Amino acid sequence: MDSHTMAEKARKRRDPEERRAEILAAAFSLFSERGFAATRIEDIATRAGIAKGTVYLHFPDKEALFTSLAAGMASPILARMSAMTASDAMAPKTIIAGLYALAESEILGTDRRHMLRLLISEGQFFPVVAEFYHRNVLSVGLGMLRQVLQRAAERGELRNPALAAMPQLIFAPILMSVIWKSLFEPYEHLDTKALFETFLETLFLPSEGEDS
Amino acid sequence: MDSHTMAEKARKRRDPEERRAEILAAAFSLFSERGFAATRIEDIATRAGIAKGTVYLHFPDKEALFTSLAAGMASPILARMSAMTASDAMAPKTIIAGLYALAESEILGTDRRHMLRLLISEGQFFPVVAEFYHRNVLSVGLGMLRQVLQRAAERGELRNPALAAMPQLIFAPILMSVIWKSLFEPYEHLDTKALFETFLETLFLPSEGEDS
Amino acid sequence: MDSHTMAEKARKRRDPEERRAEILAAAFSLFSERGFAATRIEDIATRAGIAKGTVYLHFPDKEALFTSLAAGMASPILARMSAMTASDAMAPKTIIAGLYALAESEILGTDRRHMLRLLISEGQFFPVVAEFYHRNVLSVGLGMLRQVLQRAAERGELRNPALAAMPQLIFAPILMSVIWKSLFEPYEHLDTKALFETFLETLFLPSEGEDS
Amino acid sequence: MDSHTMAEKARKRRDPEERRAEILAAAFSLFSERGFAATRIEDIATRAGIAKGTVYLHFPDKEALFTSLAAGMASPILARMSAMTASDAMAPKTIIAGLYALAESEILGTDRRHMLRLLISEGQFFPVVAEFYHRNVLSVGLGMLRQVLQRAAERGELRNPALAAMPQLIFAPILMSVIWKSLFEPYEHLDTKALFETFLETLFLPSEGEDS
DNA sequence: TATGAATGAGTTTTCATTCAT
DNA sequence: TATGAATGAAAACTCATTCAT
Repeated sequence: MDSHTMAEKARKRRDPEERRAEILAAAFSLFSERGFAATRIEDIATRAGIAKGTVYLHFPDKEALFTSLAAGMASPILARMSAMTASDAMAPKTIIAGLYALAESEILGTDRRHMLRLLISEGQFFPVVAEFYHRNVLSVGLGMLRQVLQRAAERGELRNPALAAMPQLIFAPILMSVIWKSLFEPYEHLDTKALFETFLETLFLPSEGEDS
Repeated sequence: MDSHTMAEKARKRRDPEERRAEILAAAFSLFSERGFAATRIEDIATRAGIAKGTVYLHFPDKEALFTSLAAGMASPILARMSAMTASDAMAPKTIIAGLYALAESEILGTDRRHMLRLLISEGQFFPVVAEFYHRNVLSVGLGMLRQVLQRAAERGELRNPALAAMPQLIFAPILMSVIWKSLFEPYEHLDTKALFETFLETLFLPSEGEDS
Repeated sequence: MDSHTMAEKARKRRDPEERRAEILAAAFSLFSERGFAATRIEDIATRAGIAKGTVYLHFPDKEALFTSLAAGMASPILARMSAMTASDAMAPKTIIAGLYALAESEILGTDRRHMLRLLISEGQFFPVVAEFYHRNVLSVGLGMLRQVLQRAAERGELRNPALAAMPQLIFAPILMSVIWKSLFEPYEHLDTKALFETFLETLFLPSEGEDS
Repeated sequence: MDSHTMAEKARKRRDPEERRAEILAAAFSLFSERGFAATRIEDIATRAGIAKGTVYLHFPDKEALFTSLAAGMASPILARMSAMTASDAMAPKTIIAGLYALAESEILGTDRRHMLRLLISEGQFFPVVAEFYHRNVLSVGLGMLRQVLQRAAERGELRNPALAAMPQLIFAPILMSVIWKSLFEPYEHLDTKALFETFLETLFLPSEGEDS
């Protein structure tokens, strides 16, 4: 069995899980580039290096491709967030700062930001996806934030303790950045690092020993 | 030409501007409901009470319909914003509060919120629109906000004076609200009034004579 | 307006009813030749001298084409039968003989026999069609036959009076002939005239003054 | 090679003839239910408990499946008919009565009636099948009937001796019944026993010692 | 201007058949 | 032999756009 044979094998008869992942990766990049409606199944197949029909061996239809993608996107981010907020030892401000750093490196700095835009765009027409995200991502994420903000409020670290009741506000600048990057970055650069930093300093009082 | 004939004409040959406006209104409601791709020209025509072909007498193609719509949306909002921030007499906090009130009553509370979502969704694929908005809406709006925030900073009213350099943050909760309403409102209500209030109190120090 | 212009006109913008009829005619000939499944909408369009999409302006889908065709087929035959059996003046044997003559000239001798075969073949998968035929053709036709046979029985003209209770038997040789012509005629000719004549003489006693 | 291995083998490598028969049985039931075009090879394989590709080890293509099936159906029926008409000892009326009883119990009362309908439906598009049936079933069957009817005519038992020249008429009510059962039975029951009985009494004079 | 019938390119989805394992 | 993943030709149906009236 020489390497040629192996390469051949690599093209045919992949492990189903791998194949599925390849298709999802192709779909991801195309949906990101062009949006859901403008992406043809055939393009996805081509980008995945397979034939059109093969896509249908793994996904019943185009919608399933989108919903699988959306669902698959969530867990890694959630896991990170969870890991981050779990430790009571960390100061709330540090946790939120970490969240923004995560958003920058894992979403805004990667193709995943396209996916987030896609969820914003198409979510409304895929109630399954919206509900999934609300239940599995937002509820969980907001719950974690609420705890962190609550702790911060109790420790007197928040400029406005009422923030603990509105954890959605924490997400607002992330969404804003995603949208800005998608639409306006070519015309005007947005310094998200500075944006998050400014926002953080608006939410939290300066730590002791910190210069304002 | 008797009155009957005139009545006929009246139904047929409308004032072109009015016709155009009717078509745009129909397009607006359908794009809002279903998105750009899922809206058929024929549906727009039907809703406008005219024939399919007539749409093409007023707009060269489907894209033009969208871009015209997008451009047309901007001016009224801009005018309001402009009127509001113009007066140096008003306190910055009052101005921003007014902006949020405007967002609530004129965007979130109306079908216009769908259009904003549509701009977020489709804008990327319509660079003309994105550029138009950046030049005519964002630049102007952010410029005005920067001035207001600058003034607030000078008057010592901001919790974090650095905010003046990041006027985009002012928009963030509005975008967040639009997205939330579109996707998650059926699953969990968002109290935007409280959201904006909380955000406002986070940005600004309490006015004198105000209870914290 | 010269004849060229008229010919042009003839190709475009036909009277909708005429167009519909042309499409049905094309569908009829193709379904007859190839069966329902093997006929492509595009072929129907081509044969009707129009574009694929035009078919869909007149019929919502392929099934509707078939059901319309089936429904449309029925009425002329029914009218003929009705006219024939209506007159009490005619002798029952003459009426049935006329029915077979009609079957020969109007069904077996024309393309309509293909349609009858088609109904036999596909009817099961189009319950709408089967029900339509049962209600509007069979019930009516069998009712008429029952009356005629009843009258014949009362007049002592039937070899077996019990026939009046089984009018379906009258149709049996027609169906048999249609099937034979479709499948076996190339291998062995069936003389339907003789077949019907023989059957008729089997059902009825010889008229007076007739040689057996 | 222990018994376990043998059991494995037994499940995998069946006797080819048995395998073939299983596939045909599966094809039969599916063609009957859905028709030729609407039956997928994969469904046949599944119902036969094998993989799709295996079907192709036994039959070159879908058509071959149908023609094999059609050919295979013929012989048992033919054998029965043959056995029945062979005995000169039996009265012609009894023989024909037996034929109808056979048709009722072996065709109309079983799934085979679907197959007969299928032959009627699809036969035209499978000349091989039509020719096979004409040569091996019809010619033979009609020949036998012709003899029986000839004998009946000579014995003066037929109402109309000319029937001997039109043995196809004997089949007519069977075909009629198959078609009725397929299409109209849900809307109106057909009593085939009575139908055949009535037809028989129409063909034959009452036997002596029989009440009319 | 207004109409809406007509067009046909474009897209999704299916399924008979092949072939590497 | 047996498998079932892979293929890609084929077909139904859609809809932006055109154009004769």
